[in-house]
Parts: sequence; C-alpha cells; structure tokens
Amino acid sequence: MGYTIKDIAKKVGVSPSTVSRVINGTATISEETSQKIRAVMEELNYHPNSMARSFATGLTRTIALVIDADNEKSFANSFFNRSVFAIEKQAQEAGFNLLIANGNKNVGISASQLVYEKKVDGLIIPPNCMNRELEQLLKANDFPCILLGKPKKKKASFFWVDIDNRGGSRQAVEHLKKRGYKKPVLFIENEATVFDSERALGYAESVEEEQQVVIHMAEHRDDLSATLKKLLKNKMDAAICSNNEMAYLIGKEIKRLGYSVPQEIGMVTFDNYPLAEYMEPPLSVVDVDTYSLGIEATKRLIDMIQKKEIKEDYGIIPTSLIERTSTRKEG
Amino acid sequence: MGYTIKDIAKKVGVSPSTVSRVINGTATISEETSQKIRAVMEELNYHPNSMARSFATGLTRTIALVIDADNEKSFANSFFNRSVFAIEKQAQEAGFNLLIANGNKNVGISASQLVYEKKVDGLIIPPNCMNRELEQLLKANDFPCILLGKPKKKKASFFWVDIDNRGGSRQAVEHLKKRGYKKPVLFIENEATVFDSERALGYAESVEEEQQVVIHMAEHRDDLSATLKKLLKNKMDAAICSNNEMAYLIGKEIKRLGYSVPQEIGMVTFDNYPLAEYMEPPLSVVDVDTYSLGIEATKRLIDMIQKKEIKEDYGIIPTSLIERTSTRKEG
DNA sequence: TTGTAAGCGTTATCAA
DNA sequence: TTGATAACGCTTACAA
Repeated sequence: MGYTIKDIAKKVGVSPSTVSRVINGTATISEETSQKIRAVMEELNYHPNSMARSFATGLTRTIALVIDADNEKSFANSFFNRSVFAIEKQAQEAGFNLLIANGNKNVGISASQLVYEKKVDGLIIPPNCMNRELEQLLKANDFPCILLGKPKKKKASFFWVDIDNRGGSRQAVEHLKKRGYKKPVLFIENEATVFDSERALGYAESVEEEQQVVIHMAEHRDDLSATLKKLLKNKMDAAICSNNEMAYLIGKEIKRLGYSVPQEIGMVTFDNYPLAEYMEPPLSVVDVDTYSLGIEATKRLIDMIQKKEIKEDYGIIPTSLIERTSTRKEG
Repeated sequence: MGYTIKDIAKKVGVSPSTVSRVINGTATISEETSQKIRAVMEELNYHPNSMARSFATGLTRTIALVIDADNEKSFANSFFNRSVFAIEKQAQEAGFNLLIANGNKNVGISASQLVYEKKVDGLIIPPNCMNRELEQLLKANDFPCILLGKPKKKKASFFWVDIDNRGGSRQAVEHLKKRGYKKPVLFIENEATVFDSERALGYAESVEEEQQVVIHMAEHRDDLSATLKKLLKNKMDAAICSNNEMAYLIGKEIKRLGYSVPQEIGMVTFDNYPLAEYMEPPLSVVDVDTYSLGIEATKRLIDMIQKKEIKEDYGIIPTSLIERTSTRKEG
C-alpha cells in the first residue's frame, strides 16, 4: 500500500504537518528536522499520494489538450503531432501532466466535463472545438484556457497562439520574387478556415493587385487540370500551396502538362511535413514551427494557472523559409 | 465553487450516501427517490468532484501512455500518432482519460512517478521505455501495464500487443512472387529492434535459402549506390523496405542506376504513411494498422484494471497489403 | 431501501 | 519552528 505522510512523521518523531511543510517548502523548518525527514522519506522511498494532494489543494497539476478527433486525418498529421510533444515537454518542466481529451461533444468525456469535474487545471483547445456551453463555463469559472490557433472574431475574448500564416504567405511571395518568378498563384483549400484566410491576406498584401490569383481547391479538385492549363498560359509562373498534399497534386499536374519545375514554374508549399522533402523536385517550404507553438501555448496556460501576469493576449510564431530545388530557377 | 453531494442530499431530503448510490448505481434505490435525486442534480447542474472521488476510491479512471520522446522523430511520426487517437477513443468509451507521459527518465515526471503517486490506474508503454526500476515497481504492486510492441526476451512477463511484422514480411514476399518477381531483397535498418528482426524472420521463412539477401541500412547508407549496383546485376529484382524513408532512398537510387520500377524492379514498403502513396511510382505497402493496435492495447489494459480475465498474454494485429503501381510488372 | 459515521492522505488554520 | 485539528467531497461498511 505504500507509506503515508503519517508513517514518515511517526518514524522521525514529528507531526505530519511538519513533513508536509518540508515536502512543499511552505514554511521554514530547521535544517536538522528537515534533514531527518528527507532521510526517512528517501529510506522508505516515500512518494506523496497525488490524489490526496489534489483533493486537499483543489489543484490537479494536470492540463488537458483537446484534440479534434473528427478531424483526425488532416489535423492529426500535420499539426497536432509535433505540438503534442512540445506541450508534454513544457508541461513536464513546470511539473504538470498532460491529459488528452476528445473534442467531440458526443463521445465519452467531453472537455466540459473535465472542467466540471475539476479533473484538470487548464485547457489547451483548438478554436473549432470551442462551443457555446464550454465558453460560458470557462468564463463563469475564470478557468484557465488558451486557444491553439487564432479564433474567428466571434470567439475572441480568449487568449490564443498561432503560426504567423499571414507573414508566411508574404515570405513565400518575397522568396519567389527574389528567385525571378513574377506571377505566383495562391492555392488554398477555401477561406473558411482562419489559417487559409490569413494566408490569403498575406498574399494579397505582397502581390500587386492586378496579378493576384487565388484558387480554392475545394472548388477545383475535379477540374484541376483545366484550371491549371488556363493559368499556365500567361497568368502563373509559380504556385504557393497551402499544404503538402495539394502541392503534390498540383506539381504532378504541372509536370503532366509539360511544364518544368523549377525552370518554368516555381513551387512553394506550407508545411515541411510529411512530403515536401521527398517530392520531385524537393519542395521549398514555408515551415511552420508547431513545436514552438506548443511550447508557447503551454507556457501561457501555466502562467494563467499560476496567476502570473501575461504580457499579451496572443502569441504569434514566425514561419521560416526552407529553400529547396523547386524554386531554383537557375541551375 | 459548485455544489457538493451534500447540497443535493439536503435539497432532496436524503443522506449523502443515497445520492452517492444513485450516482454510482451501487445499490438498489427506490425509483421515487432516485428520480428526485436525478432531478435535483440536473437542476443544479451538479457534477461530482473527480478529485474527491479518486481520493475516496483509490482509482483515478485515467491511464497513461508513455511516449518515447528521445525517439520523437521516427517513432512519433509513423507509429505513435495514429495509435494515440485510438487509445484516447477506446479509453473514453470505457470512461477513462488518457494521460501522456514522457519516457525519458531524466526529464520531469517519469512513468515511475505516475505509479508511485497513484496518478493513473494503468500504463501503456513501449518496451524500450521500460527499465529495471519501473519493471520491479510494476511487478511489486501488481500494477496494470501493457507493452505497446513485442518485447525482447529479457522483458517478457508483461502482456503486450504488436503488429504482425513477421506475417507482414511473408505477405510482401508472397505478393511479389505472385506478381512475377523472383528475387526479393529485404532492407531493414538493423536487427537490433524487435520489429526489424521479426521482419527478417518472416522473410527468411518465405524466401528460399540460397536466394535470401538482407541488407542492413545502418551499415550501407553511405555505400548504398554501390551496394544496389552489385545486387541489381543478378541478385535482386525486388525490394522490401522496412520504412518509407528507406524506400524513398532505395527507389531513387534504383531509378538513377537506370532500372525501371515496376517493370524491372518491384518495390514494397512497410507502412502506408507518410510517403508511400505519393512516391513515383506510388508504392505497394504492407500496411500496419496502428489504430487497431492502440484499440487492442487499451482494451486489454482496461480489462486488467477491472480485473477481467484476459484470454491471452499477447495480441497480434495482422497486416494488410495495399497494391499500387510499384509491383505492377505488367501494364 | 436508507442513514450514520468512519475514513481516504494531504494541506491549511490556528495556537503555541 | 512546530503541533493539533479541521477540512477537502466522496465512498463504504455497518446498522437500522
């Protein structure tokens, strides 16, 4: 069954509270007793019972990451994966554990329940997993929470962190210009997601107005070939793709239509994983640092939990451009 | 602060224990009082405090998945990612939460600590995160634990689940034979990992002895070109690769040496992610179902926690072959 | 079918 | 610097 704080106390000849104080450093204890207590704890290999502790303090020292399970494929692979390592690591360093919770309201234990039941001290949650009920619950209890991704306007009022998608687009455009491409076209899935609309914004800011062409893949998957054929005639000499799979499809079609990458057409994609490096030719990318994103989200959340002041209500992680063959016009 | 079980009891006019019994269904309560209690719980939007509950019962209703953080890249991307969704889902369905824990002993809260501190009821853990201390601790406390992957002999004595790597190799060989390839060569990283040695075993079982060639990439990354050149002369007309990245390197080199895939050389790789589908040509794969693996591991663990009998001390998830262009010799 | 009361291991308050 | 003691919210014998 393991020892309790009382066992330690008895063996040393002090009261349980003194042992507790040594464990938590919550009062000054004479070096002597402190030493003795530590020795006995070591000797008996004592570990405090986290359940009792949580119960007594009202704190779990656990944070939850809500995952968008409906979105398992797209979200999981490119975004979640690397973030979760970072979040776990950062949480550990602050002495917190990480709980994974399902964002799907209809299945099992919901995020709301974690809050109601006080199973965690704070929440990291993608904006699209936030719902009205949860929002009110969090606000009513002043419950620490940070959004993993910039919310649409209507969900403002929570702190958030995100990749600099807007800046990333600009970076892609500037890079292509520098390499001698004049007519970059932006391919996004659609503007419904915040990250795609931010990317469209960044693109619009850095490409002259009369040259701007934004293709919504959601509407053009079926007639991609025809769409590209038309564009390639005179409106496009480079593609900026919002994800790897898109880049694969577009690149394949460009080549099939008889154009060469990078000599005639340049290509840049968002995301360095999973395909970019292995395409033919290897793709230049706007790398999004989801690891830093996770770190930043976790730091802020834990600051909130510990009532530290937070400088800003959002954090933006810069992107970085990795140049590969797909934009080497010369050579 | 929220309501407690006493508030409910008082309002209904019963004792706290009666409320508890209704919540847990742990005794027969008259339909009438039961109804009243439920109504009041609903009305006050009461949720039991999980900390108090855990403390009282000694159970957390939480399981931990230990992740191999040192191995972040390789392990994370191909294996962990999809398993974690499955594990979370299956845990939810049984009313358990999922905690992510770091396998690195030197960082933060270790798996052992979770056990010592009773923060979870059971552990899912990759064999290489198991260490002597943890092993003894688990055994001494009869602590529920399941290995995510077949252990080396020395770590036997725990239940485990794994992909059928051995069968997967056989499947690859049979498929290649059926498609008219006669001399498949197996490429693995090395035999230090259980999955690679199992794959070597399956290969050895299904290829005639005098034709067997197993290349350890660990020793041949630098002279891959020369190695392949020699093999391609007369010892090899197909490659079975133990992972996608390997398949990429090998495929590229085969083509560079002037051989055509699949007309002259067939290719099969383990793992359907992340590259197989997007290679040129798209690769036939031995698909490993890490989703099922996660489900199976979780089911077994929860059975152990709930002291249900477990049929077997291990579970093996079959692989399946997905045929793509890389093995279509004809056509 | 229900109530009473003890107990889970720790922290926190108040006194000394 | 330390010790008693109550309190945290729930479950669970044991009694009725």
